[in-house]
Amino acid sequence: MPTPEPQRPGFVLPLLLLAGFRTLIDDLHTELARQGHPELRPLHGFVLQAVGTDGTTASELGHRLGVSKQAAGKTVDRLVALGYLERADDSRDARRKLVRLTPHGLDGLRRSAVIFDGLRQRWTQTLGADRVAAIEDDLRTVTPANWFRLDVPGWFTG
Amino acid sequence: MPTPEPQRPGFVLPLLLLAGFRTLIDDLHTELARQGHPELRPLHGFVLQAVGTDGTTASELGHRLGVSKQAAGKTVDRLVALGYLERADDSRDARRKLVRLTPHGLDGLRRSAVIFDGLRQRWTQTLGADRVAAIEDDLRTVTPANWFRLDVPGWFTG
DNA sequence: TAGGTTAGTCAACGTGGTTGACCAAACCGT
DNA sequence: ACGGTTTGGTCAACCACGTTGACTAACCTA
Repeated sequence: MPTPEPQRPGFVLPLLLLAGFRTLIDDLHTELARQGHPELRPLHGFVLQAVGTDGTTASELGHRLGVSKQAAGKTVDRLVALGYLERADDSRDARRKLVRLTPHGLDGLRRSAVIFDGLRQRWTQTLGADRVAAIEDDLRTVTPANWFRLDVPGWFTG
Repeated sequence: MPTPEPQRPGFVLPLLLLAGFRTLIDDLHTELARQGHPELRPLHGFVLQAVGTDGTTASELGHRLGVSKQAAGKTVDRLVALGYLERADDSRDARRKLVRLTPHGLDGLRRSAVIFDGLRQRWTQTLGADRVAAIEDDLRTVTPANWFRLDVPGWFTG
C-alpha cells in the first residue's frame, strides 16, 4: 500500500529524469552544432553509436535499436543524405548492404563522446563526483540491464 | 578541460536517465492498462496533466506544452476521440473552445498520480528514501527550473 | 467604426514509427 | 544438385506528432 510523501509526489521523479536527460542532450547538440554538426539530431547520435566503427546492416541496426528493419532503413537513408553514413555492397553476401560511418560520421561520434565526458565533468563539479556516481549506480539498480532500445519516438507516441 | 574517468564515460549518464524515465513510464502504463486505460500513451498522460481539472484552451495548452496551437489542437482531437477530453463553447468568448477532462480522463489522471506514488515508493524500498530524495534534489540543481515542455517527439527527431 | 489581435481550423509537408507484400540471394536437407 | 525455407532489402500504405502558412470569425481598442 503506497504511503506517498505529500512533499514528494511520485510524478515529479520521471519529469526530473526526463529533464536531466534532455538538458544533457540539448547541451550536447548545442556544442555539436558549434563544432560543425548543426544538422545532427538527438536520434542520430544514437544511430551513429549503434552503427559503430565496425559498420552493420539495416536489419541488424533495426535489431539493435529495437525497431523494424524498414524503419532502420529509412533512418539510414536520411543519414546517408546528410553525409554521416554510407552504404557498401558485401562481397560475400550479395543480399547484404553494409552501413558504415563516413569520416564525417566518425567525427561526430568522437566529438559526442568527448562532449559527453565534459558534461558529466560539469555535473561532478556542481554535485560532487560521489553524487553523480551514486545516481548512476542507483539508476542501474532500478532499470533493466543491457538497456539500449532507441525507438523513443514510436515508444512515446504509440 | 575534461578529465574523464575511464570507468564512467559521460555518455552512460544520459542513457541511464532515459532508462529510468522509461522504466517509470512503462510501469505506469502497464498498470494503467490493467486499470481500464489501455489506450493511454505516454504523451497523453502529460497532456491530461497540462489540461488539468480546470480545463483550458488549445492555444493555452500549446503554450504550456511548448508546441504550436495547431499541434495541440490535433492532440486534443485524438484524446477527444478516445474519450479522455471534451470541447465546450465559452459563453463569454465565442472564439474560444474550452478543453475539459471527461470523467474518464479525470479517472486516468487520478490513477496516474496514485500509480506514480506507488512507483516512487518502490524505488525508496530498493534504494532508500534518502537516495531517491537526493536524486530528485540533484536533478533539480542541474536542470532548469519550472520545466514542463513536452514536445518530446518533435524535439527528439527534429 | 476601422484596424489590429487572438482562437481555431485547414492544408501541405517532414520525420519516425508500423504492417504487409514482394524479390533476390543464401542456406539447407534430401 | 535441387527445391523449400530463411534472410536482407525495398516499396507502398498508413498512423502519430511536429512544423509553417493562410484563412475566418470574434474580440478589443484607438
